[in-house]
Amino acid sequence: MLSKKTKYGIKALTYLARQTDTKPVQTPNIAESENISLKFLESILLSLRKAGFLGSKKGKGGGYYLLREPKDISMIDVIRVLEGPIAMLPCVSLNYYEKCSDCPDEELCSVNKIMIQVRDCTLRVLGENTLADIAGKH
Amino acid sequence: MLSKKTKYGIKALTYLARQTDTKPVQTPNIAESENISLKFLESILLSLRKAGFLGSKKGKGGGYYLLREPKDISMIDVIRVLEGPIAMLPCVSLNYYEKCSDCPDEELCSVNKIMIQVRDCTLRVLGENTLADIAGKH
DNA sequence: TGAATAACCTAGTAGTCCGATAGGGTAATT
DNA sequence: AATTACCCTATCGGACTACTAGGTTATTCA
Repeated sequence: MLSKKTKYGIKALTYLARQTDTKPVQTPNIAESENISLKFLESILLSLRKAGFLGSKKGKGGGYYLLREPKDISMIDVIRVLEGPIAMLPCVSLNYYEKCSDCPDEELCSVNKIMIQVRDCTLRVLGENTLADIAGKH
Repeated sequence: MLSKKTKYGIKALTYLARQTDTKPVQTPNIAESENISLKFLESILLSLRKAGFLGSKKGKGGGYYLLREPKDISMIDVIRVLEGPIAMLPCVSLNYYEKCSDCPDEELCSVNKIMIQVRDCTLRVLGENTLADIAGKH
């Protein structure tokens, strides 16, 4: 299951991508439009800024804005930052690999076998889609 | 993330599929071979029996056995029983659909859009694979 | 018949994580 | 100096996961 953190983060990015101009958008605006708890959203936007997706500006007229073009933001990168591992098992994760304690030989593990396939197709879908794709911009 | 319940369940089914004969296998045998807590495994096998994957026999010489050929057991059915929803969001789940409280229009939701794609490719992979495939039998 | 065997059932529990909340501090702009 | 928004810490209820304990029922075999 996708966490609300990730879900809200993607919705916030989409909201920014759909803006007509590039002026900073205030957190309360996004929170209200997307029905997200303000304080929760604050922490999510902070993560996205630290990860290099967003820029921020303080003071009056400040807010958050996209640092890159929506078409250059891959969903896989966004989800990796907000959600962490994409794979359904640590033993098939590319970035968070961990050996199973109960598995003597990964090569023989049937669960490993199928979850690698699931991981690969998920990575393909998420890698192919950019923020522009899902925000409906061209 | 896949729960241990599902992981253990698949490993147990694989163990049964790899047996040379069709005699019932006792829970402790599976538990020891696959390094699964006995009591936990008991409850999992019970679920699999109630779902129609396994038959059971009580008393001496009893145990669990596959009711169908491994090639006729789709992984998607197994995972649906053990894990529940496959989709990463309730609003894209086929069997456990639930509307998002924060989403006024699903058609416009970018998260919905991409998670449908992830769901579809996951369903395809899991639907194509049978127990025979991942157990390495033909 | 009865003792051994093995599946079956009911509860409960420690630990963990998620989503959310609250309050305040800091920094930039007017 | 006032305003406005970014940034940090901390807490907390509820849900869920992985597992444990203990007893019950059904079958087999001497």
